[in-house]
Amino acid sequence: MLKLFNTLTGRQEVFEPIEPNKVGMYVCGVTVYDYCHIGHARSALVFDVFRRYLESCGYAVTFVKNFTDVDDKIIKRAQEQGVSCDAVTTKYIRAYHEDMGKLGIRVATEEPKATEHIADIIQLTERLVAKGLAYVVDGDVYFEVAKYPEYGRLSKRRLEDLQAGARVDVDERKRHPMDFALWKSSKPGEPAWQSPWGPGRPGWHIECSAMSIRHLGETFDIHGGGMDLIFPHHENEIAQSCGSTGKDFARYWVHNGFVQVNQEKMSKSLGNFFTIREIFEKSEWSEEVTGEILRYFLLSTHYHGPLDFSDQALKEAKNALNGFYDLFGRLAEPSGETESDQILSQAIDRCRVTFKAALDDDLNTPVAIAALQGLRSDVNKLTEKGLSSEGRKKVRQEFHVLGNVLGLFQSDKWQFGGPFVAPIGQARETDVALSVGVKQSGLSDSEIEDLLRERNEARGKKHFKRADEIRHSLAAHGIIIEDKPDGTSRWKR
RNA sequence: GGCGCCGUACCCAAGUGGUAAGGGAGCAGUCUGCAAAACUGCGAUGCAGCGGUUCGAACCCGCUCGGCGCCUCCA
Repeated sequence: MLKLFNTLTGRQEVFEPIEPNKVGMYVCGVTVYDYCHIGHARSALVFDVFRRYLESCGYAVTFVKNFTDVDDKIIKRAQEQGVSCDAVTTKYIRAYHEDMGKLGIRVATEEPKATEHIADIIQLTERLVAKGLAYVVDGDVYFEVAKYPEYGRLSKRRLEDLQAGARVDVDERKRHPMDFALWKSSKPGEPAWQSPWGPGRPGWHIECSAMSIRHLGETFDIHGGGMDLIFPHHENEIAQSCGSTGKDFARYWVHNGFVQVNQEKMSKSLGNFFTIREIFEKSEWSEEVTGEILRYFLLSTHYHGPLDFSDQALKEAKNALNGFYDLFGRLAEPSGETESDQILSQAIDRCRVTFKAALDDDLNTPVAIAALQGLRSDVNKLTEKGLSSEGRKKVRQEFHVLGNVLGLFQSDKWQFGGPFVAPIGQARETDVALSVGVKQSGLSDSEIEDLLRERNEARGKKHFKRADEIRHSLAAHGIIIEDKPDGTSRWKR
């Protein structure tokens, strides 16, 4: 039974979908005027895991994530670069998919764009004007917050408090400083659509109301996004949507915490952000490995709390992951021993139970990961005592299935650290795996394997001095050799 | 000024009334030609500090100190 922390009520609540076995979930995506940073990645990843977990619980999930593709910042960026807004948004939508794809974040069921929903936006705005909740001034349309008594419910703010703190220039034409634009008349050269109030473009908040209602209906289950969207964005969405439809809007509001750097929020204005592609470019690990490191790192803290980004944190994630992949490597090796086979399923069951309980508890991914660590520890002991090939395969499959919810352990090419080296003279069966887990620079795989062959020949002749020379020279390149009892070796970086 | 969050071992991080999960790093040992991996053992009598409530508190209440977020575009 899944429990969620609902920002609307400030409490953890049992999740009950409107329709049994179905979930409609809307998450605010990004404004596409620049590359995404690791904070965007966290938000995207958290809701990707929400979606995966709901699916693994048997729900049919309709997951909608929008792109804001009309906005002041986009217009500004297009003017700076002397290109069309369309060129800007196309470029960064593609970049979004590239970056998030590297993190294993799945494409949503629907990924609507604001510009594809202008008719819906106009219709929604018209209804608000007709109901007297919005007013028109010189081609602009504003939502009148004073007409909506529930305003402030989500963010737990009162209009009076907001007024006291407001330090923005107040548009004299607005009836209340907190009134916000549903529709903006356009200046020459800006993107514009025809509307009952003249040519213009949508305000920021209305698009999400329009798109969520269009794709999920007037009332739906879950609405998510970063904590910084609670006010004013989500507050305004609620006001517009409920004001217009007279019905409840989203029932559960879920917000993820920030990625920080040195205890401070990562943000563009502070200049302390790292883009996703920058991290991949700087990584000494392959793309696949880097993606999994980031995923592990981002899920190692509960989604609601802050998360401090640092090189050390990534290094720790890599080390933790090494433990799993070292085990997977051993699980791929054949074994005729069966001592532990009978108690294997107990260990697996134990892990399943704690894993599910953790995610049921408001998607507690750190505890879920701890459950997987527990299984790793158990299986290490079992393999030591003797686990058959079948048992090894079974438990690797279990890691695959459970890991899938978090997007971890999905590579069938198990060599996270490096490829397995076949005994001398035997065919190299593992060539398919060579691209995995390899640092982006350094010795090539064939160079390493040649040296390893030479070393194993030396070892066979008890020429340990030469063998150690090779070990040390490979170590200088960051290559670690593991000798197995049968005289063969494997290596990793 | 208003609203809210956080402070748990060297680092990361769960736990929100019943006596401190898990990971990383470190140290010692077993194994190993060496090494790595794995295994075994060690590590907070205490959860920012001080009071209070309770049979019992990291968890509840109050105060203090320190850090942060939102109120303005922001994942």
